Amino acid sequence: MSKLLQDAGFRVTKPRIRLLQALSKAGKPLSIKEILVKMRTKADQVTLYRSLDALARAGIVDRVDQNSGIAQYEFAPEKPHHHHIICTDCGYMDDVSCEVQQFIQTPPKQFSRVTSHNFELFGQCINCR
Amino acid sequence: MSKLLQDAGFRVTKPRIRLLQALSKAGKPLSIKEILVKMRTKADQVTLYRSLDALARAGIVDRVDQNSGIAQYEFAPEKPHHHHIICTDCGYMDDVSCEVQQFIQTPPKQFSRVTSHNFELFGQCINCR
DNA sequence: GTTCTTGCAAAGGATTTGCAACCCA
DNA sequence: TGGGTTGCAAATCCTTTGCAAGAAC
Repeated sequence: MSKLLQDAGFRVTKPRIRLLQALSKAGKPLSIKEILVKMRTKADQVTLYRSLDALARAGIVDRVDQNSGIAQYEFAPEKPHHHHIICTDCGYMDDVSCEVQQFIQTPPKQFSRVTSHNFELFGQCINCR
Repeated sequence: MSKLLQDAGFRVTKPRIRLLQALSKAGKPLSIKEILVKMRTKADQVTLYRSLDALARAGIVDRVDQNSGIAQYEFAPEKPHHHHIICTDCGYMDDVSCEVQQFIQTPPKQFSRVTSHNFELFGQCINCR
């Protein structure tokens, strides 16, 4: 974790180490509230917001938005780019590979390039059907 | 507009008529604030929130979320299901056909069915490059 | 010693809830 | 008339900003 921060030009601080550890251990996207709970030591929410914002810019965490109005963050280094499918009943979440590139060979007219994308699936898991 | 509301079991009220007219005329997703401006008569924001929620459930409007923390709504009846590409510089928006179904032949393991999805592209339009 | 970070307080902005008045069917 | 709707006020929730104290390098 320290090297990750140093290489990105960040200072190595306890809140950030614990933040990354919590995210890494979770292995799935977490909200700020969830991260706070998972971090052993209490940290200020504001610090989390600022750290996550910086880490997201640096590509160390991925920001995931599930149209819930609550941002979630996922530890990026351990997994290749991917998306998620979420059970609308129980919230169970699975990873889904990204096949978006396959059908965006050329940018839509009026656009010179596609820089990023959202893609999330929603459904019912086998336990909730 | 009236028939649309009636068929869905809603009462025909002025705020809802104006809301739908504004959305229809716009032809693209609008935020609550934008809708308020486009409606001739001033309406209460709360009424909009409630109406849009009901209309979205009924499928008369589509809710679009662009990870901005601000919900947008689009008049559904005039366009088939589609997605959007948004210029990250100027906000210009284009429609994109939905080809998601093509690569979700079978639901991911652990899931019995896929009920909905998000898909938004971000990029740079030809005027902003 | 600088400069980046943190934490606390407070502000900001979107959305929701409560409730009485209103009006469509 | 009765129940869905509206509008106003206030509350809630997530996120951002300001600023002084604290900690890395």
